[in-house]
Amino acid sequence: MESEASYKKRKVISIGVVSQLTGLTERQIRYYEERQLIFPERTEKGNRLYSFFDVEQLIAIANKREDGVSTQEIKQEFSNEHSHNSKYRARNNELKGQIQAHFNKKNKY
Amino acid sequence: MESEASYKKRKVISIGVVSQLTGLTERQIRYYEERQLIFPERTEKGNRLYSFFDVEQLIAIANKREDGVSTQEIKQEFSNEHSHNSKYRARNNELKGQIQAHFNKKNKY
DNA sequence: CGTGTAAGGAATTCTGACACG
DNA sequence: CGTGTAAGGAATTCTGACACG
Repeated sequence: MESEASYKKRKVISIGVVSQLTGLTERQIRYYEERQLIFPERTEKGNRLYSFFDVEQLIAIANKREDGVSTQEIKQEFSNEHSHNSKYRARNNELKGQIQAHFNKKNKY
Repeated sequence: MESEASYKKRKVISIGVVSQLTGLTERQIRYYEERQLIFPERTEKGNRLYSFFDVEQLIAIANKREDGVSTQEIKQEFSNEHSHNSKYRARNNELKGQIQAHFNKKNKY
């Protein structure tokens, strides 16, 4: 319950591989960093390094972007997830799910 | 019991980072591949990609090399570990531990 | 706002080879 | 055998900017 986390959170993946893994362009990945959705580390020479966790976050971001969610909204959703009050979190997620499902229906058909 | 393995075995780390993680030079890492101790994948353009598992193997290799074990011997130890008969494996490991401890004593003092 | 692209430069990685021992 | 190094080239990554909308 610790060793797995160390693999998941360790920042070791360069942007080219992350691009492959997520299907996002490097431009998009850098932009999401600029918007503070993702926080890579840097090598001594300045190259970005990401974790598997970051890759999963980016995939989640890509899915939300496809659903028309703005980076600003995504950022707020992420900060809500970080509030460690499970009651509020559950309530928020349920509500957001309904709102977003409704929104998607309106826009996809 | 599956998700962790996927992080551990996924080949996503480039040689520069592996060098940092293991303390080995890129030259050494490439040489251990030549000696068939490690098996990175390649990107489309030919860059090597390693997993966390590979990194751990390399650290184990580095430790054995420090103890004077040759790449040839290390390779054989690894293939023994792959024999999935736990009785033989345990016996072999015990024996090798004794032999190697004895060997190290003779050589370090 | 979100993403593409061309620009120029710096750092990364690759291979094959010579060196030493 | 195991590792260092210089060599030349190709691919990677970085930043800042212009473009479109």
